[in-house]
Amino acid sequence: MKPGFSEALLGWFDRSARPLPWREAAGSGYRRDPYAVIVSELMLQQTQVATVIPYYERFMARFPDFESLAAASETEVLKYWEGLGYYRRAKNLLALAVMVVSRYQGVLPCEKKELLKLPGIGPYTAGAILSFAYDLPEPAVDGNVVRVLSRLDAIPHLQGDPKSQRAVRERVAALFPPCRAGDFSEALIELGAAVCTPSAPACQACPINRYCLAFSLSAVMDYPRRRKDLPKPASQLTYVLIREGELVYCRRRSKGLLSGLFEFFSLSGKYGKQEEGHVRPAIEAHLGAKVIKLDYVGENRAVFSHRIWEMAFWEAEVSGGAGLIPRDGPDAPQGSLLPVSVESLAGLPFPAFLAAWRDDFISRREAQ
DNA sequence: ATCCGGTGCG
DNA sequence: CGCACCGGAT
Repeated sequence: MKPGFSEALLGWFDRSARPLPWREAAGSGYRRDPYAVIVSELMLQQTQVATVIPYYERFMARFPDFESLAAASETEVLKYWEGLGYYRRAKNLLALAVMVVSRYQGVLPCEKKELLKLPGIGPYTAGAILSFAYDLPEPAVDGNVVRVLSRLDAIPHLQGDPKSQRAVRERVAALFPPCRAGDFSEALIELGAAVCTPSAPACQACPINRYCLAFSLSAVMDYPRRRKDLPKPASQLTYVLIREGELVYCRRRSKGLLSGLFEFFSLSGKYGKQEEGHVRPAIEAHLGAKVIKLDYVGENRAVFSHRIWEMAFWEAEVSGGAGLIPRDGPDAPQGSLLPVSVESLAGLPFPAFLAAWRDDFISRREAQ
C-alpha cells in the first residue's frame, strides 16, 4: 500500500465519524466498554445502525452490565429485542452474559480464542471486541469491510463467502497502522457504511479514492460480487387472536423460526374473508369452546431470509375455553395455548408482524 | 419488489 | 460449506 493510506482514512474518520451511542468513551483503561461493544455489535449483526440505536438505548438502560443481564429472564430479554429480528442473537447474548459472570468472574476475556468460544461471537465480532474495546490490531471484517477491500484491490470477492472473509482478514491485518488500531478498524466499517456503499458509492468524496484500484478502473460497481439469493418458498397460514373475556390465547414457539417468541393461535392454510366456515369450526375443535363472534382482520406477508409466510388474520371471541387449557406458564411447550390477560399481552415478545396487530388490538380494547 | 447482512449447525 | 435465521430501508 502506498504511504499515507491509513493517515487519509483516519483523518477522514476523525472529521466524519457519526456520534453513535456506543461510541462514547469508556472509563478504566478500555478504549470502549467491552459490554457496550458486545451489546451493540450483537444488535448490529444483520441490522442497520438507525434501527439499532433506540434498541441499544433501551437495552443498556435496563441491562447496564453483564451482571444485570445474566440475572434476567429470556422472555424479558426477548421483549427488549422485539422487532429487531434474528432473535437467536438475544438468546446468545443472555447465555454469553451468564457465562461471563459464572466462568470469567464478570470480566470478558481479551483473547480471540476465548472470545470465539462464547455464544454469538464469530470471527467478525471477536475482532470488533478486540479492536474496539481493547484497541488491538485484530481485523473486524464484516460486509462493509469486504466491500471496501474488494474495491480497493479490485478483487472480485464473493459476499458472505468464508474464503473471501479470510482473505480480507489477512489483508486488513497487514494494513493496520502502528497505533490507533481501534480507530482504524472502525474507520474501515464506517467508510463502507457511509461512503463505499453497495449501490451508490460516493467515490468523489472518498478519502482513499486515490488508493482504490476499482475506482481507477471505473469499475467500482463490479466489486464485490453478489451471491445470488435462493428462491424463497412461500407457505400459507391463518392467525386467530382469540379472546375470552379479558384473556387472550397465546403460545410460545419453542424451536426453529421465531423460537422463544409468542404468537396467537394458528392454522396451516390461509383462510380469507370468504372462508369463515372453515375458521370457526377449527377454533371450536381446538379449544373446545364456542365462538361467539368472529371478524376478519386482514392479510399480511412476512418475508424471512429463506421463506415467505402469507397470512390471514382473524379475531375471535369465545366462551367456555378456559377450563380446557393447560396452565403451564410461559415456558409451555409449543402448541399448547395459554391464556394471557390483555394487560400482560404488551409485555410478551411477539414477532414484528404480530406485534403491530397486538398493539392495535390493545389500543382498541382500551378505547372501549 | 428488491436489497442488505454474521453465526452456528449439520 | 450450504443452509437457517428477520426486519427495515430503498
